[in-house]
Amino acid sequence: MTWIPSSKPASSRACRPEGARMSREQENPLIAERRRKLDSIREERQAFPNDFRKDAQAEELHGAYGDWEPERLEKEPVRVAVAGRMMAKRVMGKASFVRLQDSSGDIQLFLARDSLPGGVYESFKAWDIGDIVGAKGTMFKTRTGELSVRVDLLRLLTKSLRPLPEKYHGLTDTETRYRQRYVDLIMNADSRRVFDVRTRMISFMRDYLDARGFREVETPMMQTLPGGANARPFVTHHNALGIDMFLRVAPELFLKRLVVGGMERVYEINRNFRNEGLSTRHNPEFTMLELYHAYAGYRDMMDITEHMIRMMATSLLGDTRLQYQGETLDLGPGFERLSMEDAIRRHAPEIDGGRLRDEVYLREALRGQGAEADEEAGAGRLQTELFETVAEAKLRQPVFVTEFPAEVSPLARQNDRDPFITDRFELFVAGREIANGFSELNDPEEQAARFNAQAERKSQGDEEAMFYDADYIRALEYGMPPTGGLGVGVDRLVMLFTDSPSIRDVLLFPHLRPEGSGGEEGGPD
RNA sequence: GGGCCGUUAGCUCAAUGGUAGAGCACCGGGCUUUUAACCCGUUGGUUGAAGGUUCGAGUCCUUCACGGCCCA
Repeated sequence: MTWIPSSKPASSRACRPEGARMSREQENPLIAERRRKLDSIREERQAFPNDFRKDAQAEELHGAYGDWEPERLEKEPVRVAVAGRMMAKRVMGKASFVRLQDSSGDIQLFLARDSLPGGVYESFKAWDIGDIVGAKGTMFKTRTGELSVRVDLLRLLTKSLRPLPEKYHGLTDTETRYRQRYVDLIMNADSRRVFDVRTRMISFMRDYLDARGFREVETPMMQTLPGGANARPFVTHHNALGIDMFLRVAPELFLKRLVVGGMERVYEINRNFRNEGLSTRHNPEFTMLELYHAYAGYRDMMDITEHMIRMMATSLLGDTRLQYQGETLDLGPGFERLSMEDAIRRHAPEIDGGRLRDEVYLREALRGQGAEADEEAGAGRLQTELFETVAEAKLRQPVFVTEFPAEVSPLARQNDRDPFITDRFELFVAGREIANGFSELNDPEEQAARFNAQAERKSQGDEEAMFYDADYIRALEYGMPPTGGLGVGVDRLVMLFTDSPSIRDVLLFPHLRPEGSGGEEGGPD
């Protein structure tokens, strides 16, 4: 006897091989359920309407009516139209409460079946957490005193097909928070706060500099010759020109060309790209503020750095003291200024402070600290490595470290009295470099010599060494006024201001390895 | 690149080498002032992937993928 199969597959599993192209999500019963709901909405009306307009934000409503007595709200009815994402839904038979979240905060909706047009309440019961709704009604206070909207018009504006994370614990998985930032932003108020602070910090910097006569400019992100920093560049390709190009590692050399051109105060806030590893402090693309000020020097740059950061803290945090990972940092007056050599002496008393320019001794001292000493490095690089090894992490409160060796500062002006060092500083806070500034080297012949030294290092295999930039030398030959320059690592500053342990917490879309990168095999090579 | 830790239901988490579970969410029912609403009843799993050891693996071993922390 022959078994005649029914037209329906025995189970959904049975048809999986044929359905391999069907997305995994579609097999998720929670999403399938929501798709069915969307289907039935489509049968009745336009499922994704765009004709609802709100006239109030949650936060405004709390600000305007939060302290009104319930009686006053009854006597002077306030009509509002609100819209947002339904984050909680509490159905109690013929009445319900909804927590509606919008970009400003949230507001509670009260729905009574008998106050809504016929059938609306029954439809609402099938809506899901995560759906986007619009509501009109009047303000009132509940029995527990919570400001709410008594709704008499309710519309589903966008159906959400994917279930949100659990309401109490929310989304905590770090990887998902970074990969699906949209979910993180929906679920985590602290994440929203971090990016709000970030936006306000960048606005503050623009306002601060604009008010002081600086002009914001944009210089090339794609360069034929990457320059301005010791870093490996990303390479890309221009098809029409048939040439490789580099994503910039810094805007520095272009901004200084503008100073040559007569722009005495310029700045740029934008991305730099460095082809290096990923860590809690490094993202391949990061945001930098760079500014150049003619007729100023590195001391002026320190003053600006300190003042701008302090004003930013006062304005945005209301205090110059901030908590960072359990540590109190004071951005108040008088950042310490300390030479690199003094920083080493202070934080490594075991090291002979009198021999910090002695190559042989520096190598010995580095080995003593368990650090590698570069074969090619001279005293300047070795001293800097020693500083980074013994002192950097210990610089907790804001401190300007000055007198960087010329060997590690190919674009900075040499000190008038001591040619070993340059008129350069870096600002350290919480053991991290936050800013870097110097009196710019504007002697074209000296700059050409420094580029040659860098090119020599590059030819010896140092991939982070700079290229010789002939056009930049040509620009300097027209004459660049004496100038101070400054770079501020915006992401790291945002980390400090928002108490974020990782740079990924302050980047909306930090770079991670691609999802499922192990799944696809390469070509037949 | 090295070391350590992690990956279980949509989310947050359990499970001596011996039948994969809970809460929330979902689905059905009840409930007109709740707020982690509540009560009753269901449903939901390729335990990151592939091998191996074992009568038996979420658990032990190997490799790989992704992530976290520390180091270079």
